[in-house]
Amino acid sequence: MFVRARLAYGHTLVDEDLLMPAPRLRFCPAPSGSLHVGNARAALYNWLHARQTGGTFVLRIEDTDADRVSEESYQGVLDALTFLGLDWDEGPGRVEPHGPYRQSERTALYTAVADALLKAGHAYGAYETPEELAEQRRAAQEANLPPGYAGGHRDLTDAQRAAFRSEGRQPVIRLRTPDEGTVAFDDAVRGPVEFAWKDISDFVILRADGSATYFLANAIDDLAMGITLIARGEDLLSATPRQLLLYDLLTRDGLIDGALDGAAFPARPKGATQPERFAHLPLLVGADRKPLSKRHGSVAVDEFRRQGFLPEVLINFLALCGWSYDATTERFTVDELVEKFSFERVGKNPSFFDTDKLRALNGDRIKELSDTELAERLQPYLAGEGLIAQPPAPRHQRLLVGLAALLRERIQTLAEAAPLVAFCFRDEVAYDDKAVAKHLGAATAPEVLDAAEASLSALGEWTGEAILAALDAVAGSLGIGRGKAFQPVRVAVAGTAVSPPLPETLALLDRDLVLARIRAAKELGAR
RNA sequence: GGUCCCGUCGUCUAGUGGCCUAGGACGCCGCCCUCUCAAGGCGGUAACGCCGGUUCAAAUCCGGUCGGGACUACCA
Repeated sequence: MFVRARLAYGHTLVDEDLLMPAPRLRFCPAPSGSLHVGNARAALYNWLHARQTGGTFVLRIEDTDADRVSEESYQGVLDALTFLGLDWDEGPGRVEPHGPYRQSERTALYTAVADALLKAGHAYGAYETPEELAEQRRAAQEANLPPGYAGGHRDLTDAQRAAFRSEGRQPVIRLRTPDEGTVAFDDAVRGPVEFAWKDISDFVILRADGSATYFLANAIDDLAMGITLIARGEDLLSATPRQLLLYDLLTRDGLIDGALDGAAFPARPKGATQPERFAHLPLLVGADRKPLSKRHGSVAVDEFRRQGFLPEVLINFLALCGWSYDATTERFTVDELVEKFSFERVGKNPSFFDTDKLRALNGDRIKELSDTELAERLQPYLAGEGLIAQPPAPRHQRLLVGLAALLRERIQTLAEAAPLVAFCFRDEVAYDDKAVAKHLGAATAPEVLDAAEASLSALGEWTGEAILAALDAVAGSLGIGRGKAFQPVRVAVAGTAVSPPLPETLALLDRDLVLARIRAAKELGAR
């Protein structure tokens, strides 16, 4: 932010070395399904840090694996991020100074880099078939040996290569990894991390069909886009050494810049070096402690949206999945998160995605909304049930605002509103058999309904208070309690034994409608 | 099997040697309130995986052990 501000004013040049450069972070989903809450959390943490530091948040689409990605899920990922309010500075639909930002459009670059790596002797073609590799893995497992690639085709002669080719084999390109020594890096959540090279076997950077793997494409693009801090799931922790090796090889002799230039892609940001900070986030798990997946129920952002969770609540909750601020604070606005978030306070243990807790937070947030805000947020959900049009008719709009006040304490998600108040919008009442039998079939029900009809039709003003007084008078004159008096009326009007508070709800409806339903209920009860 | 990581109430967590007979929140239970359902108020349940060691003092440090997880793909 500092850097930006100074440069924006365009005053005398500041010595850039004296300033912390603004970080560049990225979120790079593979569009092979809807946005998973675990990925959404990774996106959030990156976004929070970018916003906090005045850095740049880059969205890059990792669609190198043509078999698994789809245009539909690409759109879905964008929609989910937008719903959550995680706006990106660079990427699809925004500026693309180091673009394109979809890896499927960057394949020329990956091939160019792989070629250069091959020429420099850092990589080599390996001709084993997937079946042969599987067999080797199996054998290694059996012999209790490490199952990684043993480096069988590391030093093939030209003659051997030609022989494989004449068999019709297409090679994958593997990167040569060091045989000894260690790699170390500093992780903002895990502290210093070290791996031994002997445990890391030569890995594939180009598939037999010529497409780039994650390791290659991801490393190239992080370099090409000048990414400085990488925050992602812990499952990628062990991929880090391989990326570090790639960064090293690619920046060593200006290889990356040469390839960018050769393949006609934009140059790297000025002063870009290579990602230096990492933050590996604990996994999100289900109740069985296994990584969160479909069998745990809802895991996609758009499913939670459909169920009526508020985006700001999802953000709050996701932030809390693995991160805490102090002993007691757990409600945060987005702005507060931007201010308070830090990778240093991200925990190392896996986080259970507790839907009950999410519901509670959502309910709390709903209670804070004003009537009109709540009504507005409810609209799409009621419209989705066919209860109102969108935009709603003025009559429905007023009704909805009135109901919002009654609904507020009764729903934890927006989708829960529709079943509670459907009877206010529908012409036909959907009667619940059990409620009808119990309350309209009660001994006192007929006289209650008669008295209620009479006193409600005689009522001077149609307000909640007046209706309450009228119904109380009915109960009083019949010598019964409120419960016995209110329930038949409730079932008559709502069709069910559960509804928002009766007098207030009736006051929102047309008196004629209420009276008509009471009359209709008398016949129902008589049967 | 190998490499790495983790282990505080049912759950998420606070905790960096004395403030801890372990705090908060969700859940659960009870009571109050009450026209149904809620909401709200009050109260309660419940945890440092285990074993050793260091120390005047350990949830906190060390060792071991037992559990759990990630990775070990021509997925990302």
